[in-house]
Formats: sequence, structure tokens, C-alpha cells
Amino acid sequence: LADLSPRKSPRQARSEATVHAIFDATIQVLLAQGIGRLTTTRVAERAGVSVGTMYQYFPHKEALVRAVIERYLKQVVEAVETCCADMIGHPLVAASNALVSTYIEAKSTDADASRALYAASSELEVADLVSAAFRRLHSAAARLFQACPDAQFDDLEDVVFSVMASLTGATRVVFESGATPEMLADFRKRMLLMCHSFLVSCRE
Amino acid sequence: LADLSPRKSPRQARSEATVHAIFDATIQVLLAQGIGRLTTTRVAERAGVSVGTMYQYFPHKEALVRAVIERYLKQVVEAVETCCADMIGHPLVAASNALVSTYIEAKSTDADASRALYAASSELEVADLVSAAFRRLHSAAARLFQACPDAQFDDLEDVVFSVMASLTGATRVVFESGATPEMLADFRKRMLLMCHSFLVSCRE
DNA sequence: ACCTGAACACCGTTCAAGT
DNA sequence: ACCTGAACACCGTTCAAGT
Repeated sequence: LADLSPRKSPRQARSEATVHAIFDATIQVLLAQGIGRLTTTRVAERAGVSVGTMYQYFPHKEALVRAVIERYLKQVVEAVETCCADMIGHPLVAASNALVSTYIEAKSTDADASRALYAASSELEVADLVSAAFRRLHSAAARLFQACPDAQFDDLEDVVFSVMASLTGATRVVFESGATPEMLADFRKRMLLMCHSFLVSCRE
Repeated sequence: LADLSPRKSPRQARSEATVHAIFDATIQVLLAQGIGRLTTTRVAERAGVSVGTMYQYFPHKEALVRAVIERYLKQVVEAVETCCADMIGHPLVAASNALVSTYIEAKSTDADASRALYAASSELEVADLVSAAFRRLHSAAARLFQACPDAQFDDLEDVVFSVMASLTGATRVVFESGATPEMLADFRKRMLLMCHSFLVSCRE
């Protein structure tokens, strides 16, 4: 199996700046040109270094995009985790609504980036990153609903899995269909209702 | 904009066989090796023709994969459309359950193919095919729920959009997470409940 | 009417040579 | 310790030449 992590850590100020420049260039090319036009030459050119330098810090092109996607996923996951921690102990309806709203808003704040990264994340082998992020979302949500004073679930894990699969999967469909902000707002309202009414149906 | 349709129609028996061989070879390589290892040379070799021949019938590699994905989507869409037509006039719970079950089963019957094509369909520019299929699913479902004797919806189109986004999006998440048949069966049960309880919440 | 395959352009990756 | 860029392997696509 190939090593997908960055190749070495910068030890001097110069190389740290280089890594940063390469990382930024990758984001810029990705958002401006899309994954299809992201070539190592283009990234290196934009970063102002040679291709060879790029390969000193990233073992291959895929690692570049993985780094960008990883940071993006982290940002979304942490927003949801913070929300879930804050809502511990609240009643079901409040917990459910906060979770759904926070997730959709985290995706919406930079909708163009979301769209570009959805496209990129499918092209390359990033299933591991996506499922790791999904697992963290799942855990945070499970803890949240576990702590609801007005709800007991027989099989919490499975119920939460379905909620999160719907929420993340449907959100992806909406972004990939190129929804307008109005459609997104409408979608958000319906997802609030859908998740809550499902959770109520599962409550014992 | 590039022309993405097949380049010409076969006019003689020989060329018809050639197209068929290329099409089959594409499916075989896609399922056996994945989209990452699908090269024009490999497909041509497997089909027993030269690359040049391939380019007589398909303008580029993407068109090969599009053709395969198109046929697959058609199969799923038609299964759902048939189901929706059959269930016209049934009560909400029966209609909803039939729709959800039919969709998930259509995806499950050839789970490996579903997985391979989910991966492929993200790599290439097939958003148009996917959204065309989604639109047909949406229409069929809207007609179905419109005709439910025990349910009236204020904004049918939007309600159905959310149901179908959840159903298709969540199913994708489940397949991409490499779910076992047992997990799939469990997921199916929960989606039945989720879609139905949401529809009930929206009913006037 | 259909097929071939060498040739071309382009891209990811490497590595000997530089500072 | 870090950077360069020519060189290599591989892939998508074309087109003059064949049957």
C-alpha cells in the first residue's frame, strides 16, 4: 500500500514557506480550475517552485488533494462536534435541530468549496478520509442523543447511523444538483423535520 | 462543448459486433480493475480490437463509461417507475414503503456493480446523467404521492425532493461505506420508517 | 466500410546535478 | 538542507495507410 502522508516535515523556515505555498496553490487551482485541470506542473508553477520540490514534500499528486480535503473535513466535523457538545442534555427536538442546522450551515458557508471538494473527493481515493469523518460525526451525534432527557432508543447506534447517512447523503445530492441558496434554505427546513420525525418514531 | 454521444451507428453486422465487444470490455474492466485502471489500451485489448477502432465509435474514453453508467441508471429508474405506476392510488404507507424498498433493492441486486459505478460516476463528468435520472425518479415519486387517497401535500414537489435526496444520498453513503448485506437490510428498514414518518409529518 | 498501430501531446514521477 | 528541470514511462487521441 502506498504511503499517503506528507513525505517529510519542514525543518527550516524556508521549507515551511514552500509547503505552505504548495498547499495554497493546490487549493487555488482546485477551486479555480477543478480537479480535472489540476496538474502537478500547474500547482508547482502557481506555488513558484519546481515540480521536483513538490515531490520532496508530497509523495504524489493525490497527497496534495488529500491534504486539502482533510483540512476541509476537519473543519466541518469540528463544527458539528462543538455543536453536539454544547447541546448535551437538551431535549430531542432541540438537539436534532441544532445538529442538522450546524451540519448544513458548515457546508453552506463556503458552498463553492463544498462543490469543488465533493467533485474532487470522488475522483481520488479518499473514501478513508470521508468515512473517518463520518465516524466522528456519528460518534458525536450518538453521544448527543444518548444524553437527551426525553428520549430513549433501543438501538441508538443504528438509528443515528441512518440519520447521519440521510443528512450527509442528501446534502451531497443537493450540492451536486447545483441548488440555489433559496433551495438550500428550503432543504434545510425539510431536513430538520425529517430527522426529528424519524427520531420521534424510533423513540421508546 | 464536446460531443459526448457515440460517434456513429454501426451499419453492418461486423461493426455492430465490434461496438458490443467494446461495450462489454468496458464493463468488464470497470468491474474487475476499477475506474482508476481503465485505460483505452486495456479496453481495446480486452475487446480484441485496436484503439483506433474504439475511437471510431466513441469520441473518447469518457463516452465509454458514460454509456455503461447510462444503462445502469436506466435500469434502476425503470424499476422505480414501474413500481410507482403499480402503486398509484394506494395509501401513503404502502406507496412510501414500496418506493423505498424498490429503490434499495434495485441498487442491491448487483451491489458490486453499484459500488464500482458510484466510484466511476464521481470520477467523470456524469452529473448530467445522474441528475436526469434523479429528475425521472422525482417525477415518478411525485405522481405516486399525488395520487394517495389518504394524503394531501401543500408543496408536493419540495417534499418529494427531500425524500428522494435522502433516499438516494443515504443509499450512496451506505454503499460507499462498504456495508454488509445485514447492514443493508437494517438500513432498508430504517429508511422505510424515516420516509414514511417524514411524509406523515408533512401531510395536511 | 471498417480496421490498424505508429506517432504525438501531455502528464505524473524521478534523480543527478546544483546552491 | 533544499531546490532545479531534463528525462522517463505511460496514457489519451489522431490519422495515414491498409483490407
